[in-house]
Amino acid sequence: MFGERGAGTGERAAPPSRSPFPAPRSPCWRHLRVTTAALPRVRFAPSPTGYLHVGGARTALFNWLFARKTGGTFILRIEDTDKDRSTDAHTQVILDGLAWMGLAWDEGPYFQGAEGARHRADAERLLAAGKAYRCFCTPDTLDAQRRAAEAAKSAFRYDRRCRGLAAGEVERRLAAGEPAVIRFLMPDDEIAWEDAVHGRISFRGTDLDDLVILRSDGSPIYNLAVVSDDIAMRITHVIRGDDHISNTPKQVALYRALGHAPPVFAHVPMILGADGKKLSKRHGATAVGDYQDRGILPAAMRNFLALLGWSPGGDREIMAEAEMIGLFSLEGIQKKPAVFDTAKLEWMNGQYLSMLSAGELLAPVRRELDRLGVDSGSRDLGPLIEATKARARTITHIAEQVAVRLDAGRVTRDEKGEALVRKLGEAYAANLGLAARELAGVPPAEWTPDRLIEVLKAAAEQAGLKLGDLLQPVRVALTGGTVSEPVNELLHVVGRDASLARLHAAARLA
RNA sequence: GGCGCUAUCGUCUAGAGGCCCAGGACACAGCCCUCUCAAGGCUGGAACACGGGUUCGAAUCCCGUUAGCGCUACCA
Repeated sequence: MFGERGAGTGERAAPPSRSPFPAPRSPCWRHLRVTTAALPRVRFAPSPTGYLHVGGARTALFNWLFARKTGGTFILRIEDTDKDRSTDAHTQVILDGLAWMGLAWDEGPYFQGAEGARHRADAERLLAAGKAYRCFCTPDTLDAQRRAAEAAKSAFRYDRRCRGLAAGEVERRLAAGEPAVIRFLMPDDEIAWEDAVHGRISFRGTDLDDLVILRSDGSPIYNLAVVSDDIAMRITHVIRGDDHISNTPKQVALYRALGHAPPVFAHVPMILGADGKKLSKRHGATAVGDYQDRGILPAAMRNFLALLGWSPGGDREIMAEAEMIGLFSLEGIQKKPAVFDTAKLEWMNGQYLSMLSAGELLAPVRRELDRLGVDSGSRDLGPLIEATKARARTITHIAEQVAVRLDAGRVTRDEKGEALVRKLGEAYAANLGLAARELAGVPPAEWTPDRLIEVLKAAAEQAGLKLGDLLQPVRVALTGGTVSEPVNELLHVVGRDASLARLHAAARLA
């Protein structure tokens, strides 16, 4: 009936997945057995037209949390019906982002683009039942009408001029090759549903348009594809962003026309930038990959995102995965949009950092060092991480500090460092010289934090110096900055020879 | 323009008629600790958008106003 030229309807192979999850047992959801009918089935359905946005990640998280809480199934479906903008690379980024967040899906990924035949069949079923009709109006005429309506400051609704076309004329124009879409005949009734987060929401059918459900090339439009797929996948709860609220009445109408009960809808609030506008590129990092690169831990990201728009009630903030699952409920989801606060994310990341041992941080820090181009060689990074993690809020921050301790070439004096050198004047080099002399007298075997602080304190006392005036220059000489772990630990971690070398070099330069 | 959603400290939120002249967290300021910073402890400033109802009593219920946001495609 429709030509095979619908480019978006061909089967498409899943891109090679580097995700740690097992491949789906069944290549197509049509073959799934009805064995868990009573348990919830939820899905995350991103379109691979960009990176995994934090808003999308949070939607995925809520779906995942809900599935884990209820013993239900979390399904991943890639909505790639917009073939112009969808790419396999984007799909892979989404898969990787989900895997990084630790959100394992139970089924999928399924590809919407592979289901074109069913979408078309559903559209034609509606057509046959008189619940949809063919429309020959061209995009150009429609555009003109829309613009006219806009200019007249009135609402545009398709005027249904093709609805009354005689069957014969439709056949004739189709046979002549005239392009036609299929439009859904929107009923006039009230359309309402009990939203799990907002309560009852209702629309009047008369305010809704006769939406196109099948393009002239035979490919489905979003609202049809979603409903068709959600029915086929037996989705019980649709948890998605608030921006879909106005799509929901259209979809509910489609469910009714298709003879299926709609699922439970739960519309979660948007995530905004600091200026109260929808989070977007100009707010800086919006992709989960950006946060991965910034050295945010997956667990912290998960915890932070969970608390954006959801609250377990009471004062709970830091929650282990199991607690979060146990506490999760749709009722706890907020109605109003939430502003993404990077400062709080970093604070939370710091909390997670402090809960992890140096050993557990080894792999991510090494990865970050590689990224920074630091050759950590065979050095035992444990003590270095231990020394720096208390003051760091991100993995990246730890790696930078480890790098400074590892490689004298990474030492650059920051503003505060410069200020200290200026303030001390000649005393800077003099005090460094004193420290270097005293420290040089400590044999390698005694180069321990305890011994070092003893020596330094004695030296300061003997010279009549405030301890800080002796130690701060050492700190600046070793790290370039005025902030670090206690100086004796810093000396220990940098090592005797390297420390002495840095001290001498700094004293000469000053 | 139409339709819809939303409204508690700067931010994330607790609060489901009296427990609230509103609690916690981030951020901010001060103090303690201290060689610096972080952490930790203590302290402080900081909010129920506005106007009407309902009620003995409202942040909580109802109505209106205002503001913000979303949708209004042969995008998803």
